[in-house]
Amino acid sequence: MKEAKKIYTKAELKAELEAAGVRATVQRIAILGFMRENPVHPTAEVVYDALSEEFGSLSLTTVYNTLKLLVQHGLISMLTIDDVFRCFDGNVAMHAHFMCNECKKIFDMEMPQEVAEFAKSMDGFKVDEVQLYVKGICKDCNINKR
Amino acid sequence: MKEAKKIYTKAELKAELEAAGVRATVQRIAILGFMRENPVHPTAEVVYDALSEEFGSLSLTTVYNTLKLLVQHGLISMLTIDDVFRCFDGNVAMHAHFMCNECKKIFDMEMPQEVAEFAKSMDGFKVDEVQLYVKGICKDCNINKR
DNA sequence: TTATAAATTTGCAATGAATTCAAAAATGAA
DNA sequence: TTCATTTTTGAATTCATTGCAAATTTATAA
Repeated sequence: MKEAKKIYTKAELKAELEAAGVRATVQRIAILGFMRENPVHPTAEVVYDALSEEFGSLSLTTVYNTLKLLVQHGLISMLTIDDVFRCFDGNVAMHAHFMCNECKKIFDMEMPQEVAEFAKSMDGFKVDEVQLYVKGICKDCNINKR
Repeated sequence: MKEAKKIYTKAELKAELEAAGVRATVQRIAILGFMRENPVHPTAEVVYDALSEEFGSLSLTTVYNTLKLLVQHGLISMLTIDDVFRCFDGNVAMHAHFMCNECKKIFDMEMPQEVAEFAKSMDGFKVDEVQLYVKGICKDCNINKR
């Protein structure tokens, strides 16, 4: 499940933010752009490090606030697969995640068909979000293990 | 998915700890006992509060250390469903969880059949753990919402 | 039992991810 | 432009979790 890196224009990102009812500032455009273009699962710190190079005055607080805002408006999602770091995902299509306990890398996986339906069948409970997390040792770490 | 509260004897808990290769101390027996008898999903702090009443000298550090130890030996499991609090589960049988975004309560649910099999089919990846987290609004909060 | 070594517990200090807050800057409307 | 509102910034703070060293407990041997 690997995807080509699509480049988003500022106008596209601006339109997306405004469609979600969020004012499009330079910082928000940059952060959403980073999340859309990089199929990784970064922490706020990683996003900050990546963007503050090309964006002198960016503040870590802004990154935290913006990521939270983007989650609230459904433009990105938040992962709690790691018990220490809060990660974010620019791909909001339903999918599962695998985290390697060795290298801590997070991989996208397909979500089993049944799970999506299962989530709807919870009588009386309103379902907003489904996360399937699998943890273990990834292919690379498994090979380099001896 | 609700279960009757079973009472565990100290001897049972001690046997369980030793079978897992863990020395059975009073603190460990008390903490494992609490986890086994209470079908909740407590944080270390909650376990500490519950046990320190009937157990004057218990330290919060011991609770943290013991919960980690019990997880490492497969006697309990750790949940990362909440992004702030690390929760633990005394029931290690495979099941899913629902967390209410309103009252923050965590409910046990059945794990869809397909997920268990799905986890095995990850070629090259070694799977140690599968967690299915569903979030939304629970029955009670849904009713009391107007 | 007593002595001794090893493992465990304790409590306080330290860590670090995430948040608060108030001042400065940017934005939008008139 | 001016004014009001929103956003950003960065330093200070919070708080869950961990590190550490001293005190205690436990297991074993003599």
